[in-house]
Amino acid sequence: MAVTMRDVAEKANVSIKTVSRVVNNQGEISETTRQRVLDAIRQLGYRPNIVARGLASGRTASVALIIPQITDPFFPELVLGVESVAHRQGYSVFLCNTNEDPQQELDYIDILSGKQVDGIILCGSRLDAEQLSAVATRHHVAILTSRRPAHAAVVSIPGRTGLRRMTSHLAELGHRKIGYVGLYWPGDQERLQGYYDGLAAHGIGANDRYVRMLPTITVDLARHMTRDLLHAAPEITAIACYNDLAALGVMQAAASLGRKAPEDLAVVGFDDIPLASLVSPQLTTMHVPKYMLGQMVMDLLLKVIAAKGDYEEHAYVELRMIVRESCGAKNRLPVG
Amino acid sequence: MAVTMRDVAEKANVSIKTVSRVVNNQGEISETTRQRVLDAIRQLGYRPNIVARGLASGRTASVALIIPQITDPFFPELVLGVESVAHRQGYSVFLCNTNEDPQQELDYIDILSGKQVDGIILCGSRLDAEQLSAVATRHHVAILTSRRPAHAAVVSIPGRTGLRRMTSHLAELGHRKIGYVGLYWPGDQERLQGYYDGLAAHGIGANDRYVRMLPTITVDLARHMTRDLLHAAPEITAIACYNDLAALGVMQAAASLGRKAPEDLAVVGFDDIPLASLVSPQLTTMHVPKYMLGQMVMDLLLKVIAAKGDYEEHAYVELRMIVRESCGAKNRLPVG
DNA sequence: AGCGATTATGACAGCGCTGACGTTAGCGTT
DNA sequence: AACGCTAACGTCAGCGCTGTCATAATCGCT
Repeated sequence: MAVTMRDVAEKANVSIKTVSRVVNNQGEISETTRQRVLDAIRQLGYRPNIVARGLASGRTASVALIIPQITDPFFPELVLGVESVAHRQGYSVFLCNTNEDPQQELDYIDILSGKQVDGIILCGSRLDAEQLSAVATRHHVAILTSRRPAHAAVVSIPGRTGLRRMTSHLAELGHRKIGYVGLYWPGDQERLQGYYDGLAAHGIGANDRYVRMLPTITVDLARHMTRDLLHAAPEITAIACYNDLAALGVMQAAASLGRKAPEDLAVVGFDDIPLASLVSPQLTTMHVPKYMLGQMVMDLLLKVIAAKGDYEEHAYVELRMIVRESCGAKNRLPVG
Repeated sequence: MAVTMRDVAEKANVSIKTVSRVVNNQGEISETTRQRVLDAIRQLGYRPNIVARGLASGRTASVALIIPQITDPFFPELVLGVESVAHRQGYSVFLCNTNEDPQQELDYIDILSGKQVDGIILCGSRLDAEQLSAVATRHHVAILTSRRPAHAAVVSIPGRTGLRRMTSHLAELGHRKIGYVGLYWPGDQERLQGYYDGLAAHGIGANDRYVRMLPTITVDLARHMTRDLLHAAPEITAIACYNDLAALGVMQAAASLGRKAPEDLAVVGFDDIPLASLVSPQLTTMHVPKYMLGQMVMDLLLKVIAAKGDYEEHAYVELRMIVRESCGAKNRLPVG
C-alpha cells in the first residue's frame, strides 16, 4: 500500500539511509544523487511516515494544547495563534478540552504523553500548584496562566494590574459604590486583588457586600448573581467584572431591573472577546491580545523543547484598555 | 528514561507478548498472570508508547479535524462534539484550521496522513467536488457539508430547506420585498436556492437587486454590503441571511441608517450561534445543533474506520426555527 | 492409554525510520 | 609513495510495540 523509503531507495538505486538524508536535508549529498532520489520520491508519490520517524527519533512533531473550554470565546483566537506558529514550525496540535476538570486535564496529559507529543501547552490550568510543577518537571511544558508557578516557562496575563486599571477607571469616572462579579477559584484571586487595589488607590473602602463570586462564569449565572447583588445593594453604580462574559450577564441583569447601562449602571469587562463590540451598549473592557498570546506560548514551548525542558521564563502580555460605551463614553454603533 | 514493556516483562517474569496482552485486554490470560503484570505495570509506572503501537499495528488512535476557522462562532461547539465522542472512544484529535484556503486544506491532509491518522473529518471543505472525492477515496474520511458528494460518508445541514423556511417565515409575516445577504461560493449555493424557494412558495418574484453575495462572511463586510443594499433598494422590509454573522452585520447596517429591527427591518439569521441570543434585538434564526453535529460526524468517521473506508451514508441534521425578536416577536430580554 | 481440543504462554520477525559508526574513492601534502 | 583528510555514501542495530505462528500444559472423552 504505502510507499516506503525502501521503495524509493530501490528505484533510485541508493541506500535507504541516503533517501533519509535527502528527505531530511541533512548530511552531504551530491547534487546528482539528490535529484535521482527526489525524482524517485516524486514518481512513487512517497510520503514519509512520521510515526516511524517518531519511534526512531523520539520526535513526533506534535504538541498538545490543553484548554478548559473551546466554547469560551476567549479561546478560539488563542488556539489559532498557537496553531499558526506550530504549523509554521512543522508541528501539529492535538486539541484537548478539559471542561475545567483537573482530572480530565491529568488524563489528557497522560494520554498525550503516551502519544509522545514533543510538548504540552497548558492554558488556564485547573491543577493546583503542586500538580502543575510536577507536570512541568516531567514533561516539556509551556504554561499560560495568571498565576506565578516557579521553575517553569510561563506567559501571564497581568490580571491584577488589569483589574486595578479597570476599577480605577470607574473610580475616575466618579463612581464610589463599585461592585465586582468574579470567579471563585482558590488557586487564583489575582483579578479580585486587582479590584481591591483599584479601590484602595482611590481611597474607597472595600465592601464584601459588593462582591459576588461565581463557581464558573457563564452569562446566565452572572445575570442571576447580579440581580441578587443589585437587590441587596441597589446603591451600586458601577460593576467591574472578571471577564466580558460576566459583564454581559451584568448588563442583562441591569436591563431586566430597568437600569440601563451606562447611565444607570456602569460596567467594565475584561478580555475583549469578539462579542464585546457586538452587543449594545458595547463593552468597555481590557483588551487581551489572544492571538498573540497563543503565538507567545507556542514560541515559548518551542524554546522549552529546544532546551530539552531546561528552560525557564516568565513573560507578560500587554493589556490595553478599550473604552466603549458600557461605562460612559459617547460613541454609539459604528457607522458604515 | 521511559519504562517499556520489556521492563515490565522482566519484572513480572513473563514474555513481552504477555504484557502486551494484558495491556490490550486481549487473548486468554490467567488471572494470576494478569495480576502479576498489572502489579509490575503499576510499580514501574509503565505507560504504553502509542507511537510504537502505531507503527506496529497501523492504528494511531488519532484523527484529524479540519475546519475553515475556529474563530467562526459556529465551530467551537462542533469541535467540542467531535472531541467528546473521540475522547470517549480513545481517540485524540488534531485540530487543523485551513483559513478557508483549499491549498492549506490539502496540505493539512497530506501532513496528517503522514502522521498516520486513522481518519479525517472535513468540515465546510473548500475543496471542489473532484478533489473532495479524491481525498475521500484515498483516506478514511467523514464529511460535514451542505453539498452532496457522491460515494462518501457525509452529514449535511439542510441549508436549502432551512432558508426556505426562514424566508417563508418572513413572507408569512407579510413581507414582500425580502432581501438576501449570503456567501458567494460556486461550490455551494444551497442556501441561496432556499431563499428563492421561499419566495416562490409565496408567489414572490425573485429580484436580483435584493441579493448581495459576500466572498467571505464577516460582520463588517455584511454591514458594508447591507448599507449598500439598503441604499440601492430602500423599499426592502426584510432580509434573510446566510448565517447569524451576516445577520448581525445587517442589523448594524440598519441601525446605522436609522432603521430599527424589527420594526423598520426584519432580519433572520441561520445557525443560532451563541451570540444570537445575546445581541439586542435577539436574532430570530434557524437553530443548528452544532454539538450534536460534531458527535454525528465523529460517529460517522468511526464507522468509516471500522469499515476500513468502505462505508457510505448521508445523514441530515434537523433544524429548528427559533423565533426571537429580530423579525417581530414581542418578548424582550430574559428576566432573572 | 491415546486422541484432539482448549487454554495459556513464548518466540520471532518486522512495522519504517534514524543514529552511530564504518567504508570507499579521490584529493592534496610533504 | 605513503599519509591523512574529506565528501559521499553504506551498514547495522534497534526505537517499542504487535501479528502470526509455535509450543506446552491441561482437559475431557472414548
